[in-house]
Amino acid sequence: MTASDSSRQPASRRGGSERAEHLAGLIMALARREGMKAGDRLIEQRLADALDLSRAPIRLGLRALEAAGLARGEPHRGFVLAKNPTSGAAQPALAAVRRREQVYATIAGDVLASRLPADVTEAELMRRYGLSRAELQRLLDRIAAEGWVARLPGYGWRFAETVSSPEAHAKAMAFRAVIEPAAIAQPGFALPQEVIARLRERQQRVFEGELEKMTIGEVFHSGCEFHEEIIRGAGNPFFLESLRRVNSIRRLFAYRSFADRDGMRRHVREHLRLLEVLETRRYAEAAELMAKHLRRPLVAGFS
Amino acid sequence: MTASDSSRQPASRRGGSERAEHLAGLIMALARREGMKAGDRLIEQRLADALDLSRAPIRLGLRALEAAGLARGEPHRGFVLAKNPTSGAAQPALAAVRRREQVYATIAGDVLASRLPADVTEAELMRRYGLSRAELQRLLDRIAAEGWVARLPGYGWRFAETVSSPEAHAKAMAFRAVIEPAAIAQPGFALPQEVIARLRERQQRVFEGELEKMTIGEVFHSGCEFHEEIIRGAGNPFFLESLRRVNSIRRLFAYRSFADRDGMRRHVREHLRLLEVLETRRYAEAAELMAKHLRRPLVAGFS
DNA sequence: GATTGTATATTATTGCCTTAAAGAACAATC
DNA sequence: GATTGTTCTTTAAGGCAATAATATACAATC
Repeated sequence: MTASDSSRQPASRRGGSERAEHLAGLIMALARREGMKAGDRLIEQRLADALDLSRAPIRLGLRALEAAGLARGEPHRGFVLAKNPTSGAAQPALAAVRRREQVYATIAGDVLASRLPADVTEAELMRRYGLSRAELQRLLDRIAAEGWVARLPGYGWRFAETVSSPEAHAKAMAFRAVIEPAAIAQPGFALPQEVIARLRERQQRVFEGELEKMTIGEVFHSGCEFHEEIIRGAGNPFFLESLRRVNSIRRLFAYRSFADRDGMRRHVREHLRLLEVLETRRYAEAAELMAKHLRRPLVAGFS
Repeated sequence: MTASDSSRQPASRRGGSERAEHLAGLIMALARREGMKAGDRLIEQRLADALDLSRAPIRLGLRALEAAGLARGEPHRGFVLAKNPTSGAAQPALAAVRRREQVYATIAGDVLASRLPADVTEAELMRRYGLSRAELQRLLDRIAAEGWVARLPGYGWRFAETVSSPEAHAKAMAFRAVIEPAAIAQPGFALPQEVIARLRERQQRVFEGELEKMTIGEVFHSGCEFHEEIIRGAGNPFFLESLRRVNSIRRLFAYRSFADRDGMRRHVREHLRLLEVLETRRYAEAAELMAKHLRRPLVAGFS
């Protein structure tokens, strides 16, 4: 292992602080989700709250954005978006976030394709993916939190069968088809008017054109957010948590699905329809609709 | 923090290897679950497989058991249980496992009672519970895997509202009341005959007297195992996983519940009845029964 | 043929130290 | 009065060396 040491270097030495660029990407992705436009102010505290950070890292990100020409800053006046987050210019910043995900995606792919044994030692993974112990541990902790790997009592980790099974996708949908309608049908289910409004605004925006500019990952993310907001209405965190978990695993094979823009369009229309029914508090009907919605999955085929 | 350093010492220095005693406890607890009696052989590889370890740590545990007088070993003939695992003599070994859980239980209690803020730094927790960073990290990783704490993007961790809410227990049951019957009603649900037999054997044993000797923790554990085995029959790991998760959180407030032996007895009887219906493959009826079973919770009140 | 005994190789933990990252408080500015 | 600029404190990550724990392979025994 001594040979590979020289190929690694502290993150801070590589061009312009990797962390800052990552933060810049997070901010840009947020701006995109929020539908911000060029000229909008980027208020530090607001960003910090949204990303669960303090202002210090946010500033780093903002300065990196400025360096990339995506934001403009005036002394004592803060930063302003220089480009539309949906424009081509914003792509590199967003890609920086994705790059960080590379190893994660590789591992996910290897597990999905059963190129990795179910039980592996950390040492094996370090060798295989060229990671330091610290890097690997971060990764494993994250994956463990997502629920598709777990520490063994002795040495090593075990990947969940959940992921590698070929019918995993169908099973995930079957599970959702149970919990989501049931959540809506729970006594006490309620969705505040403003949540409905926000969801509608977002789905509307996607429906009216933004869809074409979105990556598969973003479409997927937006869909998850929609469903998670709705299930939250049951006021029962167990429903929300279990959906989150399923979604974090579904995301793994989302990469493999092809882009069926027409299907997505219909999908979003169904979301809008669902919101109408929810707005008038016809929850039984909404649950029914949700069940139907989930029975016709957006992402159909993958290798 | 320099002052407290001297008060801590490596685990291996304390009386007779803490790890070995822990392993002994694990073996004893397993023997208990399996309904083993004095005189039964303790086969190393079998234990190793059951506990997901290799033979090396198992031997440590066995030798610790021997030192405690709970097992007898002959050269080249392996170990044999010296006492019934349900007898009083076995208690200290089992307690060793529980002792290890102490900090965990304390934290759980503090979170449940909202004595801890939702967001905490590791440093704060280390100070509060007198743990080294490594110890704390292990603990946090485990709790994170159970899903009631998550790492924040910056420094610190956030406890899930799931746990601290006073209605958490009711919400957990509401969730179970959705997924468990639904799992049984899934097309393709099936429970192998031998699984049914094993479950029945175990519930029967509990019903016929063993109940009195069991701790609350064990009763709870046994119940979880029963339900998890059944939900596994759906062949959909998402159902199983989400139930596991709910159960690991339910366990937190199980400590607080009082022992209602009569209620437990009725509970176990319902389990047996459920098995009968499942055996004849009347799954719709079984789902119905399960729903009813879950609507009348075993653990009713806690402070 | 299954199980135990033993030796050896591999793997991971722990503590320590240095450095980077994040948070918090308050002043300055619009 | 909200927001940014600045400074200072706290917190945690990362790398390294020593040590403990686990796994593995094969021989010995029942």
